Amino acid sequence: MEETNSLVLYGCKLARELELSLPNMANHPSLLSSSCDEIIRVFSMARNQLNVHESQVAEHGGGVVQDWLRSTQAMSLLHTQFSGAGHAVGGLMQFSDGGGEVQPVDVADSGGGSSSQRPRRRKDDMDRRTEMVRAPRMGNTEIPPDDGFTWRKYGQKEILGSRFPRGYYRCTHQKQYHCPAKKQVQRLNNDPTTFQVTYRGDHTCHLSSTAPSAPPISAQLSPAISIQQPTTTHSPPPQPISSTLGHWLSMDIQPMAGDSSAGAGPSRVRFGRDHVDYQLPVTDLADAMFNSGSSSNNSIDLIFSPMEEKWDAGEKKN
DNA sequence: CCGATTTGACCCTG
DNA sequence: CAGGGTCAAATCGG
Repeated sequence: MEETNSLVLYGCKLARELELSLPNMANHPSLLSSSCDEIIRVFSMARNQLNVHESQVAEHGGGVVQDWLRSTQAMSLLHTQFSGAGHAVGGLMQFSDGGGEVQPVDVADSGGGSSSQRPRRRKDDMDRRTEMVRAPRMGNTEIPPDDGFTWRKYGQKEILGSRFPRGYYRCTHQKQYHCPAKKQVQRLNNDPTTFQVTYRGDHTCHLSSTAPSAPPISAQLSPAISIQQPTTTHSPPPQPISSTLGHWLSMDIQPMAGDSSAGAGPSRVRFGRDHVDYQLPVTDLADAMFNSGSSSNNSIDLIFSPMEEKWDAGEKKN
């Protein structure tokens, strides 16, 4: 356990260093990429160890590990990492062992479901990817962050040991396109501003040439940059993207140059010219979209208005 | 009217 | 049997 802590702390340290050197890295994507790889590798190792630990202690308090991760040291450290320059807004925390790509982390295989719950596996259990999505400073923190897909809520349930109910969502196009994608949204006990979003199954709706969904860059890579689709407004231009899907899936988070039109997705505002500063405005942008509910008419106003106004607007229901 | 959300009941798994 | 996950009727809202 001590070793795991050290790993996590080391990972945080690396992330910190990366953060500090971000300005210098701006013109060296490959350097940045390798740094990210290293961080991912460290956290991945830590996670593997946690998995071992957790399976060992699952019977008596296996949730301790996750609790630790969610609060105390780890949380404050992570907050430090992800809130640099006061830009934690709508920030995203992802931990993954993906080979260099930023990918959602799979925590379901740890042998234990949510903290303090016994392991549970359904027969038809699909692949699960869990992401931590922060939604601070939002007018309405009840609203789970938009990740670019259109979801339909089909259930909500009080979960033992959780202060907040878990919401169950499925792809709006499940019927039309037999899209199996689902997600569960749960607010963390000790950090109500953070949503634990568990994705199950992949979106197939965007694979259809007639499907309304844009390529899943957001869900696959980062909800924080999923600004292209207000939750209930859809029907971007359909597109046959079977060949481009791989591109979307494997795409690094890179400078957005030319990206605003990539995939023929819905129009996207392009911020900045490098990957250093694109995310921060974008996260604000995402907030604006969240706050604006499903109406996209006033998004621009929200986006370009002072934050306070955005929050005020966010309080209103659109 | 139609689609989304809510919510209690039911199902399934461990 | 407990508890997570899903269904489906009722309700809401544009």
